[in-house]
Amino acid sequence: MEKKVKARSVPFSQTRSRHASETAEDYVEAVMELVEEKGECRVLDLARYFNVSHVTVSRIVKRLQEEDLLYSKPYKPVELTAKGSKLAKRVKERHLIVLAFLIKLGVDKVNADIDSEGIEHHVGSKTLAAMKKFLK
Amino acid sequence: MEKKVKARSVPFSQTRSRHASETAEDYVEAVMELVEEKGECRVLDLARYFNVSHVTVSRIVKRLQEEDLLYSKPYKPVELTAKGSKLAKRVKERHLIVLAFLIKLGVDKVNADIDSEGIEHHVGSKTLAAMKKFLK
DNA sequence: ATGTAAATGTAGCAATGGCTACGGATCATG
DNA sequence: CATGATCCGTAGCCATTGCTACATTTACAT
Repeated sequence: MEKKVKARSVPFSQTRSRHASETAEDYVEAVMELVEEKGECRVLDLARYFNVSHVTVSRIVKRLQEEDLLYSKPYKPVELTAKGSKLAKRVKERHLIVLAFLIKLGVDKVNADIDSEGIEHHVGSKTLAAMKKFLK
Repeated sequence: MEKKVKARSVPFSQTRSRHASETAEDYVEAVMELVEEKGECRVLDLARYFNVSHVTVSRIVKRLQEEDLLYSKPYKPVELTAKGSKLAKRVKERHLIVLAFLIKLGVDKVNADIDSEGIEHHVGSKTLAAMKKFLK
């Protein structure tokens, strides 16, 4: 098989950073949605959105600020930076394509909603292109 | 005070346990593959397979033993329990379906390999059925 | 039989993402 | 403008998954 023995380029990169990226994608997407829906996005909005405590949100928002994806001052709404906004748009578009794809494939809306949220993070550009083509 | 917003059924259930389940799925699948390929599966085989240190593997194997998915004695090969074997078969079948699906969709093998490994964990039974149907 | 190399285990640190508890900030409303 | 409700930050705990460094066991060759 092909996946044995590999020299890793980076000493740590695996699951942990992959999950961190997914979190970033989820958060910028959520912020964009919540801002569109309610005009602003508060920490508690995110906490309700993800069903986690405000503490968890608060810590993640802080990290994403350091990554220049979000911007916020204490006790103020959370906003997308230019970088975050760009990412959010890409993520949302990809999400919508995956969702539409699953529905066209014959999956009911409820399950398409659930699965698309998990799947979207793992859809590379080639797979995304194939899904787009299928949709046409 | 009661919680107002949404009653979460389980106080912690989110990302952490989801990731733990994915790890379990990945490991039982890997053990099954490695046993088929080499006759036995050692900690270091898994470490090479996942490109992580043997320490990480060793700890996860210990946890999965407590979950009755794997079995091993110190310095001995890792084996699947009956429960682990059953899970591995399901996971592998799902993985192969997702992979075949992506290829039939027009994704090249390299990208289909990569994406299927991420996607498989998020394919529910309905989506899996739709993929199977598409393959026919 | 012994000794060395390879394989595992253990100790202990970091990052991420869960939580509760507590306290400070902000905002409506009277 | 005062005050209670709500929002948010901080402290501090746990679990998971990375790591390096070091200790131990196993296996093989001489």
